Formats: sequence, C-alpha cells, structure tokens
Amino acid sequence: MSIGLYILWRTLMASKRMSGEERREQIILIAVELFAAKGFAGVTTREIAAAAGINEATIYKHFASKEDLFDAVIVYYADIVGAKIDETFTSEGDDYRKKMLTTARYFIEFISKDQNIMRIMLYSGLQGHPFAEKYFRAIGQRVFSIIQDAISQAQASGAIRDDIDPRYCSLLFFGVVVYYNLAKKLILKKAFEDIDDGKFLDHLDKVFFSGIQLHSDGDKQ
Amino acid sequence: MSIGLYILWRTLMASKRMSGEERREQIILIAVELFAAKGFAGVTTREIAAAAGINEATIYKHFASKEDLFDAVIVYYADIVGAKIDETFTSEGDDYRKKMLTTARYFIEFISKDQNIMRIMLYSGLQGHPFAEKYFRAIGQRVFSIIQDAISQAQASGAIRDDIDPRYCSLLFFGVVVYYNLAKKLILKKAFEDIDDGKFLDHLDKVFFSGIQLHSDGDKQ
DNA sequence: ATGTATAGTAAGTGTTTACTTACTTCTGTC
DNA sequence: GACAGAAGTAAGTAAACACTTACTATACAT
Repeated sequence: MSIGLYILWRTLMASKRMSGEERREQIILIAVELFAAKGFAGVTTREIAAAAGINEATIYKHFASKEDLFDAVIVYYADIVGAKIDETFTSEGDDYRKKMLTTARYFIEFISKDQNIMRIMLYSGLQGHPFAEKYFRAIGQRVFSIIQDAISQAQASGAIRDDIDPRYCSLLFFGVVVYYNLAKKLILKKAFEDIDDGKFLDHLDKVFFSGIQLHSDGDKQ
Repeated sequence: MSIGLYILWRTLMASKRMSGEERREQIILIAVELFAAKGFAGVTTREIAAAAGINEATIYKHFASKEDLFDAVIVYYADIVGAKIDETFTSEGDDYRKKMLTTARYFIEFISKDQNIMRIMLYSGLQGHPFAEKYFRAIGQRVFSIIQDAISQAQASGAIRDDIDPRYCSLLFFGVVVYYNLAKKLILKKAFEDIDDGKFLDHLDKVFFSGIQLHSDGDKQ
C-alpha cells in the first residue's frame, strides 16, 4: 500500500518539524484511517494525535475543530479518489461490453486495495453529513456516467435494445458491483469468502448482456 | 408506522410502572431508533433515557452496559425482522419470474417502511460487531435463498440456461435490489429523487431475464 | 394490613471528551 | 546572528461520558 508507506514515512519524519501544509496533510491521512475504521463519533482527537505522533493541541493549530478535520478528510479524500478514478477508469476501446466489464473489474480491484473510501462514504452518508452526499455523489456519477455513455452509444448503433433507459440500466449494472464490494469486502466477509471475483464478473457478463432465460421471449410481466 | 405508534403508546404509558420485561422492550425499541440514526458511539445512554422518559439508572437495571443494550437491540430486531420477512415474502405461485420480482418488490416496500434495519446492519457491520454479521447474514440468506431456489427450480425445468450458478445469479439479482434500497432510501436520497421504484423493477425484469442485447449471441468475452 | 421483591430514581463517581492557554522551540530571512 | 513568525507542546478547562450507590415507590401475595 503506497498510502500506508507514505504514512509510515511521514510518521518517522514527524520527529523533525514539518511545514504547516505537510503537517495538515499528515493529520488528514492518519485521520482517514481512523474515521474509516470507527466513524466520526468513534474516534477521539487524542487518538488521532497519538497515531500521528504529535500533541493533541497541534491538531487544533491546523483545524478549527474535530468536525472541521472530518470535513477536510472528506474533501481531500474525495478529490484524490476522484482523480484516481479518472486516470484509471478510462478504457478507450470501442466495444461497449468490454468497456463496461473493465470498469466493473477496475472498481472491484480499486476497492480491494483501499476500503477506506467506501467506509467513509457509508459512515458519513448514514450520518447525513452535509457535504458528504455532494462529494461522494460526484465520485459515483463519474463512474456511472462511463457505463451510461457506453449503453447510450451501443443503443444508438443498434447493438442494445432501445426499450430500456440507459440511466436505469447503468444502475442495474453498476449497482450490483457496488453491492458486491460492500458485502464482500467490508460487511459480510465470512458469508462471501468462497465467492470469487472472476466468477462474479463472468456471471455479470452473461446475465446482464444475454439474460438468464433460455428462450428470450422478449417482454415483461 | 405501527412501531412508531407502539413507541408513542409505550412512552405515554411510561408514567405508570411497567413490568421488567415491558420496560426492557420499550428501552430496546427506543434505542433502535437512536442507534440506527447515529450509530453506537453517536448515542449516549442519557439520550436514550430521556427519549424513553426514564432515569438513566433504569437502563442499567435492565442492561449490564451500553454494549449489552446494543447487543440486545440487534438480537431483538433481527428476530422480529426475520419473522416478518418469513410471513411477508412467501409467494407460493410457481412462476419463477413473478416470484423473484415479487420478492424484490416486497423488499423495496419493506425498506421504505422501516429503514432502521438497514441502518443498524450497516453501522454494526462497519464496526465489525461480533454477532451483527451472524444475525444479519441469517436475515440476508433467508431472502437470498428464496431467489436461489426459484432459479434452481427453473433451471431444472429447462426455463433458465444451465451455464450459470444459482448462487452467483441470486447475488446479481438481489444484490442490485439491496444497493437500490441503500442508495435511494438512505445514502444518496437527492441523487435518486427522480428514480422511480416501479420503473426500476420494470428494468430489473427486462434486463435480468432477457439481457440488454438485441441479438443474444450467447457467451462471453 | 403488611412483608417482600422489584421498578424506579436523585445524586453522585471517576474518567474521558473536545478544546484552550500560556509557553517553548524551531527556521527562514534580512 | 538576531528577530519575527510559525510549529509545536505541557498542562490545563469545563462539560459530557458510562456507570454506581443508596435510597424510595409500587405491586402483588399472603
């Protein structure tokens, strides 16, 4: 984990005096881990200070309050993750099916590497944090729009049936990927321990594009 | 909300002395609401006592600690919800497609009525609560097995292709329903405000059973 | 009516909380 | 090399925390 190493390095460097910006960033990186693990109310400022190897008062030199630190964590993290998604998730191939599946696979790999983003999203979402929804919605839409665009284009070219709404369709496709990550990587780990990422993606591919029925008899109800 | 009314009634009754069991139950019902809203660390015992209209010490007459109350909340609630699912979700029709969609619709209606179950599940799941995973996994599997059985039977009768695993398939079908509830009803309310339950179920039906492609060319990659 | 078991509470306990004050150290700059 | 401004801290503060103690009120059985 590069973030882990970075924190280690910063913590070792902590004996030497940092610039204001450096220290601010270090505190945020430490706080991310703790808030992600225990939620806002579950973490104390003393705990954060100890983890960063600094005095508690130093936190208050850089942040007005615990709330303010939490806000800073959300903004900083959302920005970094958003940028990372942009650089990672761009697959320029023009096969819509491959593009969608690649995005799903990237997302699963992404969450496997760093679960903090999802944990912080959930904690702050459940708390009803004022700008958590705004920020994390922006991240979500960034990914969802990749799927949605692929569907729209395939629909225009006649590869995908036109009686479906790309918005609802992207929800179906990517929603289950989000659920999968949530359930397997952070909530129901044991229940999912014999569920395989590859096999999951395989089934997603088959079912989503071709359906489960043997005789595609078309419409609903 | 029948639970809400029940709590109101119990709160009005609180002036009169309750039996041990009654008081225990009332405290649990009040605590569910608060823990669901703010998580374990976000709620104080004083707050629970005030909401129940009793002295803080009374809580400790009925529960050994705050942790013990939280445990009781999980057990009590999981049992009630489990029973409710059993009585509501049993549709005896033999059309697998209708059965699955009905289960999905029931679940959406169920979460619309009472979001506490999902909030408590998430909070305690994120915290890594020792028996939260056990209890809520039991609830989840109760629902998932309905879907899984329907798929297995339809597969045996030849209605559904046999190159898919019912377990992964139920995950795909119901996973997105769980995600939908999570996103729309408790986390990303604003982003989902123009998303319609009926239209979602409609798309779930179409896509899941028939796939999105115009020409079902069978297999993957 | 009275005894007994239990429901219930007022007023605490020590500890931990977020946050502050008054002070010391460091470092870049002229 | 001294000085100004910023980084950093030891030692607090009042309030809030989970939990207790020592007591009273109530219901029910006899």
